[in-house]
Amino acid sequence: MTTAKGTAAKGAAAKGTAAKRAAVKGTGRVTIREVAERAGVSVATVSRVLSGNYPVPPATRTRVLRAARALDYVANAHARALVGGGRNTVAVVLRQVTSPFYAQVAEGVEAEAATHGWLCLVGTTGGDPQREMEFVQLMREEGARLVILVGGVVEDDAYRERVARYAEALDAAGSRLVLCGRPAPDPDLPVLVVEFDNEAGARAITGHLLSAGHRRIVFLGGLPGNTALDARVAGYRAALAEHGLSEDAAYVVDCGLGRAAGLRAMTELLQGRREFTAVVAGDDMVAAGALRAIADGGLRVPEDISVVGYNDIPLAEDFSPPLTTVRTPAEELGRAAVRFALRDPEDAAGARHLLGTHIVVRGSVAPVERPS
Amino acid sequence: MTTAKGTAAKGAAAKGTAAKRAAVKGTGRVTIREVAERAGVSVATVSRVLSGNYPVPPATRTRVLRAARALDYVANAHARALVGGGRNTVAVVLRQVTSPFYAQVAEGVEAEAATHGWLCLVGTTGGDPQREMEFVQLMREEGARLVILVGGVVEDDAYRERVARYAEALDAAGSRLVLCGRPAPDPDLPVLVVEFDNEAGARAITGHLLSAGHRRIVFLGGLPGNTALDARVAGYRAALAEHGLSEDAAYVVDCGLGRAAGLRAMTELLQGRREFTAVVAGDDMVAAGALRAIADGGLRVPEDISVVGYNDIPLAEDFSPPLTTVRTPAEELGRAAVRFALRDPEDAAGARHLLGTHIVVRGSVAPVERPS
DNA sequence: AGGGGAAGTTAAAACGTTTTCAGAAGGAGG
DNA sequence: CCTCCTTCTGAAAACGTTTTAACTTCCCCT
Repeated sequence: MTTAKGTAAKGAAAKGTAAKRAAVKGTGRVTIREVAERAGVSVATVSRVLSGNYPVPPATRTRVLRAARALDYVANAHARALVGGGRNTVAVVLRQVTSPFYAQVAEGVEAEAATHGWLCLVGTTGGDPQREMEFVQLMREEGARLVILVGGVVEDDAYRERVARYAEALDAAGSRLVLCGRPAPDPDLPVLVVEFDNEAGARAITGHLLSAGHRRIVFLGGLPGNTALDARVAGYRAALAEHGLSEDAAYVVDCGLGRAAGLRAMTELLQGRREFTAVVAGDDMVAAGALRAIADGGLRVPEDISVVGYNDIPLAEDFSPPLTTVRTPAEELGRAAVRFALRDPEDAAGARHLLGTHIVVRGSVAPVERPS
Repeated sequence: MTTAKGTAAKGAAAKGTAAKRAAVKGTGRVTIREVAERAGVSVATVSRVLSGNYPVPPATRTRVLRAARALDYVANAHARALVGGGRNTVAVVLRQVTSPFYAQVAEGVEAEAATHGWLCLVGTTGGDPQREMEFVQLMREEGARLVILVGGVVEDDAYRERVARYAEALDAAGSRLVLCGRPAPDPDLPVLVVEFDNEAGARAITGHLLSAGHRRIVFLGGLPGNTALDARVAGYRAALAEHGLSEDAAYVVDCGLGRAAGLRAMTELLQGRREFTAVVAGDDMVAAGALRAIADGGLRVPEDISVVGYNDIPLAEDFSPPLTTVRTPAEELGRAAVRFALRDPEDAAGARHLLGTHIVVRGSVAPVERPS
């Protein structure tokens, strides 16, 4: 790593920036007072012009605006929020921004918030409940009006208690809690749930395999206790049942999510004695791992094994072969979370919105010649 | 909410006002006043205990803490920031969070900020200068101490003027501007630049191809005016020159970045008459598009054409074949941006830090039997 | 000519903290 | 016993806005 100092040799590098700061005042920040003084009016008038929620005659108006422009006045958001009883802020809490799916949700939240002129704060937890709690606390101090918790989670007692505490605390402060893709521990809690219809999606994609003649289908990526995955597993089972398959036709590998998990689980599966012709992956990253394991095992997709994923991440069409998967419009999930929460403040207690998904057919599924 | 009567033996007058206020406007938010009242002390004492920057005897201390706990008191961040002259905040501005590379940078910034106890705000622009300006303005109002602009950009006059304005405005307010992966328009400006050594990285990966015997190498994904890409092109040319190739051995396709651009440009290239055995892609997404185009064209990688990428995005090892690329530790870039900016406040004007990169060899490069 | 609005403006009171300044209580030293 | 620290605590003054209530003008109407 090189540290290359700029051409400080030019001498007038600082260009009097520091001096200017010292000259104006101690802090260097222009306040509404100075604008008022320069415009020859009171601070109240300046405030009215700038906040724009009170009529001011054009003459004074332009005078104030000119002064503000000349001084490069910038309002202090904290002072504003203090007197205004808070500022319009929405906070999103994610496990990590680097996950393509979560990132899209965050982008949706941010975009929707922006259209309403709200500020959007993003926090990551890395899956650590401790950090989640700290961030929620921070958002309480910040006065966020909307806190959105994103992402599936194992629903244990600690989780239930935690979310109940958030919900009550935020509700008491007049804020709202939205759970995106995770369950409400108690239907009476003042939270809003927005999530995809995981069961329907999994049923549809499993049905797609069944229609192609597959009868021995493995679900790879179960995670007992995680409601999103549990719902997908339920959908998978439901599809099998619909096609008249018996209960023990279902085979669920609880390897959890992530590329590494999929790779490992698929490798083991290939070495085992269980026969199968198709795989439903818990999500696209699991599918990515599975594809690699299959290729490493010397088999071909879809000729030997068909594979489908879940979520349709941006690179799914670049997998080899391009992945047939379930498209979950993640950005729309984020937008919807904000929209629902803002639309109907009284909608809070126990409301639940399910968003639809659809199948994207690419090249990772082939028909079976002789259905067994 | 319960109003604790009689707990405060003294100061009946003060208690009356506070109680009245609490009773009148039951907004739901507990203030420091109510904590003071319940603990039987003044607000000053409560503040001292809670902010922790003044010694308070244990007895009073626990009494205050107990009261705060009992009322579930949460400090108002805005009031705090107002009197404290701002709050420790760092703002990151990205083109989009859904880009894996940018997302990693953001994660690095967030992580590093968190270790210092700073709040991290993320804004996206979608590449629109207008939105960039709006967000920077918002951060000025917010009083962010550190604004980090991330991502390559075409350096035109509008860009230069914009950044100069940001730099001066932020400097005047005592804040700092960091440019991550984009150039400083003027070495005298009070900005800090942190970026990867793109030229060295491109030189190294091109050298890797040259060592494998390739002599006809195309650079796919130039974007004239974008300093990051320009530097990579320069590195590519430098490597060719180092290996004794003439100037016109270089062939740069200025198709810009993104998977779609790579797909289109590569398709055209395959239909053209230019001969080549290897491709250096401007980044991994371009490489993804190129791989697809090559596969669609009925050719194989790396047997027929070798391909290398840039950035090593998480899914690069799942490309078909796994992509040989340049690893740019994006998260480290984000961390470094914060670290450098916080470490030495006087380091500002014109300082520039270059971060190193290294090659990751996978399966997309094969040796050439008969170097032409 | 005097009263009543309307229109335009301002002084001052919030908002919830931190911090300064000063007072009170309690010992120690003379 | 008085004085002088020390230690603890509280009243009040910031911080930079918005908003309320009041105060001018000025004009119109009777």
